[in-house]
Amino acid sequence: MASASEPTGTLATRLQAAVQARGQRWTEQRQLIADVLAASDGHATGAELVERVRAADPSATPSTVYRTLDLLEELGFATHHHGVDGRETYHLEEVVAHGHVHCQGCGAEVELNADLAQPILAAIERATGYAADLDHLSLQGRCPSCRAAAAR
Amino acid sequence: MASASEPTGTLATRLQAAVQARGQRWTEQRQLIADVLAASDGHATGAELVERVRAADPSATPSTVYRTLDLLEELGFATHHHGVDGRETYHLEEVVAHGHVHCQGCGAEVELNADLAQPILAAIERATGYAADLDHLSLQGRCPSCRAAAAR
DNA sequence: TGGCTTATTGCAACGTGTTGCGATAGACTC
DNA sequence: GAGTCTATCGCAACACGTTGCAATAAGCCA
Repeated sequence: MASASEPTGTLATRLQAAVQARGQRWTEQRQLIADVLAASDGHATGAELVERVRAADPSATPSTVYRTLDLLEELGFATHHHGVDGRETYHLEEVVAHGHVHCQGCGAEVELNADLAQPILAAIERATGYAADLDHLSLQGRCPSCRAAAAR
Repeated sequence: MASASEPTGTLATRLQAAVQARGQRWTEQRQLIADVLAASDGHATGAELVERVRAADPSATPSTVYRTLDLLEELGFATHHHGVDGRETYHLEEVVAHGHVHCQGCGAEVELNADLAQPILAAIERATGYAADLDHLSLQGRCPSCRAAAAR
């Protein structure tokens, strides 16, 4: 992944440099989309991002937003995964890599940071030989309280 | 997880019994959809199933197919999960519960049976307290050969 | 058999995301 | 500064899946 090791400015600045280094262009729309993504610092679905971008610039179209998100992903500045309902959820790579665990009973969702996930990833590697990607680790199951309720 | 322990007939027969036991109705469309799902004995996306059902009965509509699939799922005869691209993939519960691991490098996909997955599920439970659902275990990462290629 | 209740269906519209294409405009060369 | 190349944009159409509603028909009871 790109050398995000020495942040020499804001996200938008670094992103602009990365885009231009590839011979691609930095436009107002891309700036806006990067700003919106940075402002929604947790997770945001594609539709939410489209809506926010259009609120700031009604001339922006969904295709532009999705294509820019793809570009951010290619450059290693963002990732996306599919949530429980199949909707896309994007977040900035700045946010440390993490996975999700969703409860099928009550809908609760907890985040899995690298420390918590480490033994899980190790178990996956032992079982399959695959090096699993924490950012795409999206588990479903039953949370402790739903399990307790079901046991009764 | 209905008691699939004593199959007293074909899938469609058992399904019909289960549907009628709930005071619901057994129709030709449901029979057809069950047959199609049984015939596509691996995995099939929603769109594929719709297409096959319509090939057999052009008067069937997507909404009917999806609603019937939801019903099968409610009754425990089928499950679905979201694949890498967010598409829905359905399969019969008859197939033993299993997860998937998808390689981001070469696209290879391996199945995780209960034995292989057991230590992974145990690690998830230790880390989070959640009892993860094997049927919804859909991992992404890098397969051993792609990792070796990347290391070079 | 006839009538009633209501589950199921088909249709149409919508939401989310993707793709192709022509028009636009930014960047580069001379 | 003029001309050229091409990345990007907006539009329109499409694919997949979901939902609301009115019409239909299955199942039940008398």
